[in-house]
Parts: sequence; structure tokens; C-alpha cells
Amino acid sequence: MWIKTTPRPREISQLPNSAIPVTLVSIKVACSQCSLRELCLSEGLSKEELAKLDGLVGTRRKLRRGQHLYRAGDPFEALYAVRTGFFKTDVLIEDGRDQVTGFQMTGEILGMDGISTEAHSCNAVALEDSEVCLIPFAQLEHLSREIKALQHNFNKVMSRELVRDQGLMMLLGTMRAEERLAAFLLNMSQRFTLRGYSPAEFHLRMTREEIGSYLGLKLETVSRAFSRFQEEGYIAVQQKHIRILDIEGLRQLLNHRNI
Amino acid sequence: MWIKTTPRPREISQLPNSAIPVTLVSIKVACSQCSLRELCLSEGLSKEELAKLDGLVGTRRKLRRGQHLYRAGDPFEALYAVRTGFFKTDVLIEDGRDQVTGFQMTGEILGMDGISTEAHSCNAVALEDSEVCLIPFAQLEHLSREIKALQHNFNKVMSRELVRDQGLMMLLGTMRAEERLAAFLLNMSQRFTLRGYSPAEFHLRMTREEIGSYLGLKLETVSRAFSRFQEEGYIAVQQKHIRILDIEGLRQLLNHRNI
DNA sequence: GAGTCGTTTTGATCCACATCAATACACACG
DNA sequence: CGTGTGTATTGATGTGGATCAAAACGACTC
Repeated sequence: MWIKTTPRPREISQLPNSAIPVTLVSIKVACSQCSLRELCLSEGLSKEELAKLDGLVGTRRKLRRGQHLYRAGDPFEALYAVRTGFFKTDVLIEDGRDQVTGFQMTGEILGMDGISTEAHSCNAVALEDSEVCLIPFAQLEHLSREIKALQHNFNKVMSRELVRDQGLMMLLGTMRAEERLAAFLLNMSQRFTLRGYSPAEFHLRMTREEIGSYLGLKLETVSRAFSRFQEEGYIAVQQKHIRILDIEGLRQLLNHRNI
Repeated sequence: MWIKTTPRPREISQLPNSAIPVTLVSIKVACSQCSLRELCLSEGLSKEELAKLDGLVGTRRKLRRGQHLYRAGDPFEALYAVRTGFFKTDVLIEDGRDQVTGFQMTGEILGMDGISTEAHSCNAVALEDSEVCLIPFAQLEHLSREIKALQHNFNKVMSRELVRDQGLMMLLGTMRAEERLAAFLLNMSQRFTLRGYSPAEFHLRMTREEIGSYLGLKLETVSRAFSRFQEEGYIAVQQKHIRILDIEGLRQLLNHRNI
């Protein structure tokens, strides 16, 4: 049984900021000082190159929970690196149907969908109070022609997104409900781990409906799968708070198609 | 009723080759002479820049129907531009499940999934005898640092792929079987049109099973939907040969969710 | 022209998830 | 502290597409 007093995992918004001294100079962001380097674009850059990237990533933007970072159709000008917070992207078509296409957390890059047509093709919404670094795209391209590593990093980020999409297609095309949710939880766990949080305990920022939309399921089905996982002892659920009790069990649920 | 003697649409393999004089010089391909410029990477490049791109796109590779262009896990070295023919990409997981993630035709670029990890994440198979242009990736990055338009074109191609994936997620996540097939047919029609073929009559290169895998359906469901479309007068089907009789009807089937 | 194999079509049945509906819970606000 | 609102859970029922099965068709070989 899940105990109410279990300490919550450290919230993203409580990320140690000590690495970013808030001086007049560094208010305009500094990739070189950013703790998210390895997830972002600045990996493998020399000091001088980092300084140039710092010059490019000019401003930050704060968003309140529920605010749009951009909307489908908005002119594309910049990419956004999530500094703190949590986002979802979604697409919607005329008849009202919509689909969440992704959840983005610290260190991940938003907006690449806009490059092809100079306009964004989806909406990006903050699921909690968040902050992003603005990366003017024309300048990024310019600097990428100068800095080989930056160019390569950016190509890798785009490609990583393509691979992620492949995985999601696989999920949507071939998996049953519980497999989808298991895959989702394992993915979340992995991403939290990468960011230094507990792999086993985290707080979901999205509703059951948003999870369902992302996984191609109805919210009731998501809720039932959560309950089922809890009954089976895989996880402990308390609303949006998740504790993974048997990560190996979840993995097996994914791999060994239990026909 | 469909008449057997209806002339088939011009096959891709019958593309006029006159634009590519087969001389000793041009055997090593020439983007500058390629009729697929606007689909590919060479749009907006000056004469000198085109010449440099020609130097990069060194060799072609011919594949017989059924041959793999690359397999998941293969080291990533180059991108491939489809010159003639038709490909599918698919992912498969341990337990035997697999999913077709895309069909690629003339002028489209394959292999971008490999950039992120230096290894391909999916398989690419020729669905008919085909020919690709080999684009060594390191050299493409090198030249992209020199040629602004090439860099931008490449970024656009990657981004276009991201947007395509979004559409596919939408399809897999929210559409019913007949909507999926309608979307598929309209997409095929549009892509054939772009290449100068009839929007209304074409030859599918893939099996029902491959269509099903791509659309997240079983082959029987695909077959039934085809039959249904024929009964309703939307299309005429004869095995892999498709004639669209009521393109507007198909569009409406997609947009106006007929609850 | 008979025989084989892969593909497609069509029918009968089943089941996973959607849908509909009611209740419970958490959180914000007067 | 009650009251409202959005979110989550749980139950009962319906259905779209999967599954199982068989037949038809086309392409290829001998």
C-alpha cells in the first residue's frame, strides 16, 4: 500500500541553480555554464566556441503553466531549449481531433518542426511554469557553418528526434494498451534518470487524457492500466505521483509479448 | 467496373533519362543535371555550388527488388537519395513484431536516422529494382559549412521528415481504419503528382501487409477497406493497381469525421 | 498446361479498447 | 468550511478491427 507521507522526488524547478551565478553578465544566459550541456548543443565545443554560442543564445523566456510557447502556424524564427519545466507538443486537425506528439523536459529542444516551412506545425504548451532559452535559427545556422561540432550536434539532435518518432510509431502501430503505458513509464524513468533524478519515483506533469492522447488511448484506458499495474505490484500510483516498484517487470511486459 | 485494358500509368522506371546524358563524365552522377533537384538538396544553389555538390555525390548504387540498402545496426556513413525505384523502411523488435515506418520514392532521402548514433536504426529495402545516389555524410557536413543554401536545404529535409512523422502519429493515434487508408491513398496520389505522374492512377509497390504495417492495421483490414472504397465508388482496385475515381470523396472521408 | 507459392479477398467469430455513466477525489475560491 | 471545477477511478455495455479459416487469384516454374 502506498503511504501518503512518502517524500516526493525533487522537483525539476528545484534544480540546483548554483552553477549559474546570477550576475548582470550571466543574466543573458550562458551555455558555457549550463548544466545541461551534454543534452543540448554545446557538447564538445572549445572554450572560444562556447563563448560564441553563449552570444547566440540571447534571451530566456519564462512561461506560466498552460501558456503556449508557440502555436501551429506561427512564423518560425527560433528554436527553444528547455531550461526548466515541462512541455507538451500537440497537433490538431479541423474536425477537433488532436494528438499529443511529445513531452519535452529540461535540456530538450523544441521547434524543429518549423524549419521546413518557416512556420510551426504544432503547438507547444508549458505543463508547468517553465523557462526556455531562445536560439534564433538563422544565427544558429550561421554559427554552425563556423563551428563543426555545433553543426554536428545539431544534426544529431534532429536525427535523435527522428529515431524517437520511429519508436513512437512502433508503439502506436503495434503495441497493446499496457505495453504502451509500460513503454511510456520506462521512457519517463530513463529521462528523469539522465537528469539526475530518481529512476523509480517521479511526478507526472500531464493528465491521464494527455498521456492517453500521446499513446493513442482513451483516458479511461490509461487509468485502468495504471490501476492494473498497481494491482500487479509493478508501480504505486497516487494521482500524478508514480513510484516504480518492479522496473524489470515493466521491461518484461514490453519485450516478451505475452500472447 | 474496372477494365483490364486500362493503360497503366507510366512506371517510375520509365522516367525519361534523356536529361542525364550517359557519358563517361556523368556516369558518376550529376546533381546539376538531375531532374529531381527541387525535391532534393540542390535547390537554390549556384552553378559553382552545384558543381561542388556533384563532386560530393560520388557513386550510385543499384538494388534489385527485395535487396537491403542498409540494415538496423549497420554503421552510418552516408545518406542515400532515391534516383529511381521505391523503398520501404522498417523497424523490428526482438519479439518479432515489426512496423513499416515509411515508403520512399524518387527524390527522397534515406538514412537520416543513422546520424544520431552513427548506426542505422531501421532497415531500408528496395520494393522494386532501384537506384540511389550515395551522399557521404562527413563530406555533406563539410560542404554544408561552405554552402549556406545546401546547409539550409538539408535542415529543411530533416525537418520535413519530422513533420511527416507528426502526421503519421496523428494517423496512428486518432484515425479509424478507413480514414487511415484514405490518408494513405491521398498521400501517394500527391507524391506521384509531384513527380509528374497521374494523381488518379498509380501502381502500389507494396503488399497489403506492408500497407497494413505502415498504417497500424492487419492486411485483412486493408483489403476490406479497399473493397469498401471500391463499392462506394471512391476508387477502382485491381490488385496493386489503383485508380482514384472520387478524390474529393476521399478527402471528405478524412476531414469530416462521420460519427 | 499443370502445379506451386505468395498474395489477396471474403466470411465468421472474438476480444481489446472505446464509449457511456456514475462516483470519488484534489484543489481553488468565496 | 462548504461549494465548484477539473481530474481520476471504476463499472457496464458496445463495437471496430483482430483473428481464424478458407477460397480465389496471379505469377512463376517445370
